Amino acid sequence: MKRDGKLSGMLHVLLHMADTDKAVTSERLAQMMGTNPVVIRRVMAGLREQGLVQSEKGHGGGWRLGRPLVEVTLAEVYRAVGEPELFAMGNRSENPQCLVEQAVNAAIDSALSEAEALLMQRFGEVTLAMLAADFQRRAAARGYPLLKDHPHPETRHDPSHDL
Amino acid sequence: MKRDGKLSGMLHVLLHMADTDKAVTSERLAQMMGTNPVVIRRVMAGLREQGLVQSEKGHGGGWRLGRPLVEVTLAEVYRAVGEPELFAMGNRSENPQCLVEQAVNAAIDSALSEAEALLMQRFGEVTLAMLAADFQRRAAARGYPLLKDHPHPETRHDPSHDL
DNA sequence: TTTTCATGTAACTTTATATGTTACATGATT
DNA sequence: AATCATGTAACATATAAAGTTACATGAAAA
Repeated sequence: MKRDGKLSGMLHVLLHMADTDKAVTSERLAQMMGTNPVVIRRVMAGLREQGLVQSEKGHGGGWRLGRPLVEVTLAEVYRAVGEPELFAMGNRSENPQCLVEQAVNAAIDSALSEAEALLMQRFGEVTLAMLAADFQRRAAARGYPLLKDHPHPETRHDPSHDL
Repeated sequence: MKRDGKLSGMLHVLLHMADTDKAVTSERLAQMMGTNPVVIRRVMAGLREQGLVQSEKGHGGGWRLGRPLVEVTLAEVYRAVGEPELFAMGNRSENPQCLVEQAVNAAIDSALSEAEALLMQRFGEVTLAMLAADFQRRAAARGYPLLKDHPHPETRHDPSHDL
């Protein structure tokens, strides 16, 4: 299985959207992420349904944040992107007739469930505002102490991110 | 990504091997698992390297357990099958230049690391003997109270498991 | 009102990875 | 020497995520 990058990608996109008040097009977001605008629209559609972002068609259109960063947790974004499968390992078959396999499944499922609960709890404790603050710390550490005066271009170390 | 079933599959195989003192061929194990003998050999090779099983060529050959069930934990089997990736989600890129992506990766990795630690701890607490005991309970509950007198055929509810 | 820009979405293609298959070599037992 | 079983490389298939193409819809600008 390829690893799912929707949560990671959307968090990245949401934080970049917070840099500006203007609507950002799928085209620009796709350039930042090194992907295709259609992929952005496809995944952002889920965020829009949850009210995390808003979209506008036509000239000057694009995407805007629907809620302040401090109100959005990683868990909400995870749900908004469709709650993709968390684990890369699983049972060979659900509801097996074989009692041995039932016992094996129960043991693995129990451990996975605990891990999933912990993971979702952690995701629920982290807001986008915390990620933005961590970004600010990293930028300051890299020598951009006046970040608030230079909120955007100076923070682009990857050319593909230029807006 | 397809989900990895090597841990689940090998646990299943190991418990079935405990049913008998005789060597069990890859052919029989493959029939039980609904897979191919070469797949069995390929994955069992890892278990053999860790001493969890032994193999014998030629007539009467096949696979035998290398250690008592009580001494083997799920964590050991997981390691023996090559420590396959646990999570189906991940970062879009490791070592990104973008500080935003670095912050996102750090947050996700932190949560995943905690979940992984918990999962591995749980795997380390469960032995194959515990799974075998759970199997016995399930068999008894299904109306096989004299399981020890009828250790094998009566526990096969899936025809593909007949040895 | 026509052109342009941007989203919305279905259908299809590509890519990555786990699993399955074929073929043949090696070694042990009969 | 024939048979049985593992050992393993090479190749094929299946599945799911991501990427792409094509075209429709709606909004702003010319």
